[in-house]
Amino acid sequence: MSWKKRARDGAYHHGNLREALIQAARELIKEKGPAGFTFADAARSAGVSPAAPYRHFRDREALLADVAREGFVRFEAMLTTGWANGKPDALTAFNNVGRAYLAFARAEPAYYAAMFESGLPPDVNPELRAAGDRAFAVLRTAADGLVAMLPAGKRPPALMMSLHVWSLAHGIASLFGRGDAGRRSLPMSAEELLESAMLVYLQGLGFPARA
Amino acid sequence: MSWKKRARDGAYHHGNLREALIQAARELIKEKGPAGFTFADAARSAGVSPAAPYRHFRDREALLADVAREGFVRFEAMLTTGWANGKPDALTAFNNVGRAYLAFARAEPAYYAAMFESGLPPDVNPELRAAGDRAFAVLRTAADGLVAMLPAGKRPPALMMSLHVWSLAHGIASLFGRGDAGRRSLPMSAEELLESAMLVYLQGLGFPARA
DNA sequence: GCTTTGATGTAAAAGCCCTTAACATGAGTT
DNA sequence: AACTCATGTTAAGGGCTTTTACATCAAAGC
Repeated sequence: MSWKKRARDGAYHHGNLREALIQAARELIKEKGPAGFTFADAARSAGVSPAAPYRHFRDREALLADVAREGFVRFEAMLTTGWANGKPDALTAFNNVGRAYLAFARAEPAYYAAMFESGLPPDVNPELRAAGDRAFAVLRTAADGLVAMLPAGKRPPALMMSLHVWSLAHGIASLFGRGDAGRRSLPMSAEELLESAMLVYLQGLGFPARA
Repeated sequence: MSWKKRARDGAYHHGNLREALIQAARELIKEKGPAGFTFADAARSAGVSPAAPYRHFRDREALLADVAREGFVRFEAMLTTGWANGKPDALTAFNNVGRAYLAFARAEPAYYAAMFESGLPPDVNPELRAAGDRAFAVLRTAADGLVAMLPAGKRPPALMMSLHVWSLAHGIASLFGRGDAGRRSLPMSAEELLESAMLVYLQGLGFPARA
């Protein structure tokens, strides 16, 4: 209820339709997945006619892209918090980035689905791509900070390393890390799975087995 | 063109509608993604009326599930070929399983999308889940074969290991390994990315750095 | 204060898809 | 030859998408 303007009963103009539609879309995606999400449904949720959303979004896909873009912004913030400028130490902070990745997927399945599973062509929307790139940059920065721990001769390429970890975290989140009905059941949590994989991976790169 | 019966021109009955619909669905999913796929479109491709598919599939989702199930069967076969009973040696064969994983995702994006990105609830369809489980079992078997290389005291849990590798391969395939327009551009191929990650990971587990 | 104007809604309509129900066809069986 | 069942078709209801023409209202300028 922190809207700038509230929708008054019976008001001809909504006041915040754009934001209301994004919120409605999130809710619908959480319930029925990005495929089940419907433009008309979002309009209904916001209490406006089916044509009203077209004043704010070119089409259904544009709304989805906006949800995804907003998701990437929050995602970036969450990863940044996890990294915490490499505090208390690079190794711990790097693992916290991984935890933040899974925590986001679990806490915000609607954003995550819009970001990674909506089938949006990323090239079409430069802002969407830019937001995604900024989120990845956090991972890249964290990898840079971590490799700096190693002696100069033994440093792996940080870009490669961040791509490895991103893929791993995304794979775990996609396959097992969903809030609702995780796609498959497991003998361990997604978080434990990621932590153990990172432990092995980092050991393979020559990092000490935990500070 | 290896149909048992061919659809004759003007024939009232198609002769192979079920298979024709699955093929049409694959084609449509390849072109427009699992979301863009339409029951009516599949019917059109097969040259029948929009209601005809309902004689073979309960609804659109059931057709999608069948595509996914068939995909898992082929996927399992491809992984099994990659593993090749652990020949010439377990380490090489294990890496071949990873290559087969990405090769499948690249060669059969429609199957892969139906299997992993269609938003199908796996619980609903026991056959679908079973087919998926059999495919994963190949990875599990390969991991068993690989850990047997290590001395008895240093063997990691094979289940955990197979989950790690599955997640990694799936993450790479989802993010970068698409036939058409890989979601994002990379300084290296998906295959190189997986190979390098597996190398590091296996090194972390104590495997020798290549036979 | 009053008018103009642009943003933001609504209503109506065309087109497509999904799904069901009633009917048609034809291949195999008796 | 008649029956029967699987497999098609047509017709129809209902929903979603998107466009077009019209309605409402708030803010700016006179």
